[in-house]
Amino acid sequence: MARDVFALVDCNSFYASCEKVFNPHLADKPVGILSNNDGIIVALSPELKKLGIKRGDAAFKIDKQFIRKNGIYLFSSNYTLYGDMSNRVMQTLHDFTPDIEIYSIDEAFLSLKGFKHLNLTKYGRQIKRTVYRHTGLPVSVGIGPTKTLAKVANRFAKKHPFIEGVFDIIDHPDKDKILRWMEVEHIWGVGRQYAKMLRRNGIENAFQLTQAPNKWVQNKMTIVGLRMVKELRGISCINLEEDIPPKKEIVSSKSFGTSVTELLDLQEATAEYCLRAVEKLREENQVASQITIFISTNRFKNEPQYANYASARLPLPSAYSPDFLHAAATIMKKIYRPGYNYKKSGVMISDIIHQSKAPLDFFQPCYLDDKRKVIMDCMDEINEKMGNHRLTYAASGIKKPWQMKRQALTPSYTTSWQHIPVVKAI
DNA sequence: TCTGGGGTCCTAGGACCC
DNA sequence: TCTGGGGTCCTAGGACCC
Repeated sequence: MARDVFALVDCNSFYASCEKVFNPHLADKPVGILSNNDGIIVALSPELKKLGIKRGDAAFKIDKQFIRKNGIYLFSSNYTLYGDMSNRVMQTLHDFTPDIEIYSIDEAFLSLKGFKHLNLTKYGRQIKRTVYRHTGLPVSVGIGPTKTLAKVANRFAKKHPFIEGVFDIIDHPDKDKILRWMEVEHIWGVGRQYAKMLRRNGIENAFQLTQAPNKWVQNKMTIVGLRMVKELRGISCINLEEDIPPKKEIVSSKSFGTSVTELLDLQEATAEYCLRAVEKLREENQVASQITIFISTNRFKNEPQYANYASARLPLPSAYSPDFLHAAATIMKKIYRPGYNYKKSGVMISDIIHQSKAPLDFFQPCYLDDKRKVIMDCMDEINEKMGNHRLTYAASGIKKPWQMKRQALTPSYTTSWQHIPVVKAI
C-alpha cells in the first residue's frame, strides 16, 4: 500500500486578508477583525500581530490613541464575504486533487497520495500561486505523511519567511530538528490544559512527546492524544474525511448588543436564534426532536449572576419552525427569573436524524406529510431569493433592543449587487 | 458603554435491568 | 454478621478544534 501524503493548505490571516483583497490600500496596514458585537479581536493581519495585539483581546481595551498612532483598521466580521471567499479558495483547490477535506472556513487537507512522482514542494508552490491568482488570498502549504505532520509543516512554513510559504517535511533530512522546534502548545490536538500538563512533566516540544510511552500518553490524554502522538511519529491514523458528516447538534446563540431584563425580550431574541437553528436543520434535510434553551447574565460584570438551561422534547421529529418557537417560549418562561440583567441566550437543537428516517405516527401527521413542510420550503425559497430574513415570524420581535452591534461592517463585495465594487475610468 | 460563536469526541459515573 | 455482578444506556463535564 502506498504511503499517505497530505497537504494542509491554510489561508494566512484569512478574515483580515479577505478585507485587504477589496481594499488594496490596506495591503501593508495593521488590520483586525472583530467578533459579534464588535467584542474581541478574532483575526489579525501580520502587521497587527507585530504591534503586540493578540487574538482574543477585548476591542474596547485597545487604547484609542494607540489605534490612531499606528494606523490600525478594525472591522466588524463580515461572514457573508468570508464564506464566499472560502468557497472560491476551495473550488480552486479541487482542481489540484479530487481528494480534499474542507476542514474549516480557511483550511483544507488534500491527499497527494498518487502524486509522489512529482516534486511536491513545486506542486505546493503551484497551488499557492494559483489560489492567489484566483482569489487574491495568500496561503501556506504544509506537506507531510500524516495530517498532524502536515500541520507541523504548515506552521514551519508560516514561521520561516525564507521558505516562502510551502514546506514538505517528508524528505527533510532532519525531521527531529523540526519536531524539536515545535513547542507542545502549537501541536494540533494539544490545547491549554494538555500543554500545561505536558510541561509539568518535562515535555516541551513535539520531539519529546514522540518519545513518551504509549501507555502514559493514553492515560493522560485519552486515545485521541495517543493517535496524535502516533501521527507525530509518522504513522497515519487520521483519515481524510471527504464527505461532510451530518450535524449531531446545532447551536445558535449570541450575546445581546445591550443587556435585557424582560421575559418578552429574552423570548424574542431567543426566537430569532431558534429560527436560524431550525433553518440550518432544514438546509441539511434533517429533523430533530430535542430543544434546549440557555440564558445567562454578563459574567464580566460585578452584579448578581444567574445562568440556567432546560430542554423539551417534541412529540415527533420536526423541522417546522413554529414547533420549536413554541417549545422555546415555554422553556424560557420556566427558566426566566426577574431581576437580572441578561446578556446572552441560546438554542441548541439535538437528537437530529435525516428526514427520510423520521418515524411515522399512526395518529398524527408527521412533518414531511403535511402542509408544514410545504410552508417551510416556500419560506426558505423566498428568503434565499429576496435576501436574508425578509420573511420571518413576529415571535422574533420588531424593535429588537438586544440586536448585536456591528459598527464597522464592510460591504458584501461578492454576494450583493448593491455592494459590488465599482471600477472607475479616469 | 464595550469581553464571540459553533462544533466534536471521550470518559466517568449513575440509573436501571436481569 | 452477612449485603452480587455484569451489561447497557444516558448525561455531564472536560478536553479539543476553528
